[in-house]
Amino acid sequence: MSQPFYITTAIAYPNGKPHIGHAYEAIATDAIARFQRMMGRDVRFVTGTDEHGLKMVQTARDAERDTLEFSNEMSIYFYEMCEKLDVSYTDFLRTSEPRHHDASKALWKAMEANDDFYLDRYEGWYSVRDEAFYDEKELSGGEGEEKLSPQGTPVEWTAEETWFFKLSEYQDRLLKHYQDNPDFIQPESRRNEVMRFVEGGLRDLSVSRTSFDWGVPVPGSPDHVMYVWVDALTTYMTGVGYPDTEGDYAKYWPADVHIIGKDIVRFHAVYWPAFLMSAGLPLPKKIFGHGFLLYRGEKMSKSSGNVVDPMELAERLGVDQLRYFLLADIPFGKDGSYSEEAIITRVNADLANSFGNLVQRTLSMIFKNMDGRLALCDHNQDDADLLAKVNSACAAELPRAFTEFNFSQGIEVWMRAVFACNQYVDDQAPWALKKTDPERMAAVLMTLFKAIRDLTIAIMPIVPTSAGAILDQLGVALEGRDYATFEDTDWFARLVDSGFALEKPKPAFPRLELPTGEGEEVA
RNA sequence: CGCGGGAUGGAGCAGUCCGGUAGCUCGUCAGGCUCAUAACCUGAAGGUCGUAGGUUCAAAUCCUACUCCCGCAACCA
Repeated sequence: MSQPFYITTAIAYPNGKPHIGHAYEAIATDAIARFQRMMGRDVRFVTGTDEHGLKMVQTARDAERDTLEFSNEMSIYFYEMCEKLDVSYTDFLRTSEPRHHDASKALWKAMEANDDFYLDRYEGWYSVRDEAFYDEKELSGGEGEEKLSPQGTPVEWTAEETWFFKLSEYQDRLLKHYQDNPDFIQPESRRNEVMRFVEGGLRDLSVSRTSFDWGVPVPGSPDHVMYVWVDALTTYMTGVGYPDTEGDYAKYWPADVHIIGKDIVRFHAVYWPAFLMSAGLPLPKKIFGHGFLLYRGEKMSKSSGNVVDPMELAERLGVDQLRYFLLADIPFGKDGSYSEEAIITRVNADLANSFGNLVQRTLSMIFKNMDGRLALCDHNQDDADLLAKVNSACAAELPRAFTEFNFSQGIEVWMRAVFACNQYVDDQAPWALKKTDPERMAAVLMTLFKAIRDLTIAIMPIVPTSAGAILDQLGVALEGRDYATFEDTDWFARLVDSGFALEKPKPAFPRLELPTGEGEEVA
């Protein structure tokens, strides 16, 4: 039985359609999931939508829609995004589902049993119009005594009765956990931020609301719904069957990693472990906070009109192309900048010109000069050197980087191997050998065939569809498409024996054209 | 003295922890090849590594001060 691996994305808040940031997180998480699967792990991959909270109520009301109906519609966009982007989740979970309410209530009761809740008044400046509390510092003075929220609405001092969680009592245990588990929060910079924050002292957390009823009801307090983060975080356990602690939960919990945006690291690295400690449950092994995407170096915002629809981008440039760019161009964990030109440049250089063209020129020569037939050949030192280099990149260096979520680093190693292959083609000049030494030509082409097979399998987690299409052309069996196959020294001989012959090759990564007028705007 | 990240050839980045010929991709220029997706290969030009001091035989790398840019600042996904 293979070792389980449980990974999650943050569940998205569907008060708007998915933007490229959601796509980035889903794609990165998917790449890890696919990679781990190819490493032989039994992967559970949960994603979904976080539908509760005041903001959903407000957004739905502004659109004159019923909250649940609105939520149903919006969730579909996120579901469709995952489908469209080849995100290989095993469960798409919505927080409005009954199984999730059950899990949230069970977690609440477990925390309650530990005596970690108390009822108190939550006081603050409240805007009736916004239905939100604001901090004193956020307010601006209006006319006379009047105070205004950042939205310019009037606020008044209001008190609401809510349940509080004794977060303050978990400070020491949290800090100890961070110290004992240096990899718990990644990357390093995020870990430092969190530790600094917790060292500064923790306040108890208000974890229920009475001002609206869109959420999970608090057990025993029918007037209260849970604060949205309490139930949102519980999703990760709902996804493996909690509160049933047999079955999937026993197998997959605690999660190997939660992939989240850097903005919500605090909720995952402070509140979530504290909730679990309170409930007496095991903590996730790792929290990874990825960076944000900037459009041409600028923060995305609706007001600046630079919010790009990831579906439209994928439609126009290609799903694998988008996936490749996001993972190759941005060191995972850091912020990254993107633009259509940047994507096109990168994809054309790496996938079309270097790798795609390598495949095309090689397969074309085999197809034309050897009738598409493969053959066992004697290899010289040049051939062995190239294959050793490719194998080291694909079987050792790239997996090492991907294990650490260093996609850009792993892809860089992979590209170097691709360059080496193109260099080898030019050095060996098989088109010249065709006339002088056909046997040697065959040896060169077979060497390249083997190298391409390794390169294609290695990059599969990033560009699954295109890589699959290449492997189909190569006649590589479906069951051999994983990292264990690099141990298999016999695959080529078996393929030759099977009598497989290549069809006329089809380009796997066509060049992308820069739309006219694009990139010429005034800076 | 709120916290953190960043400043390296035209562009984007690595290198900074553990000082010692400044590296990669894109772009530009020159040459080669013609199997291939106007692709591929080779070579070249181009940087006083934000500023000013300091430590050292030697600093992008360590120390000090400063400038500029970008996030976050507690219940806001």
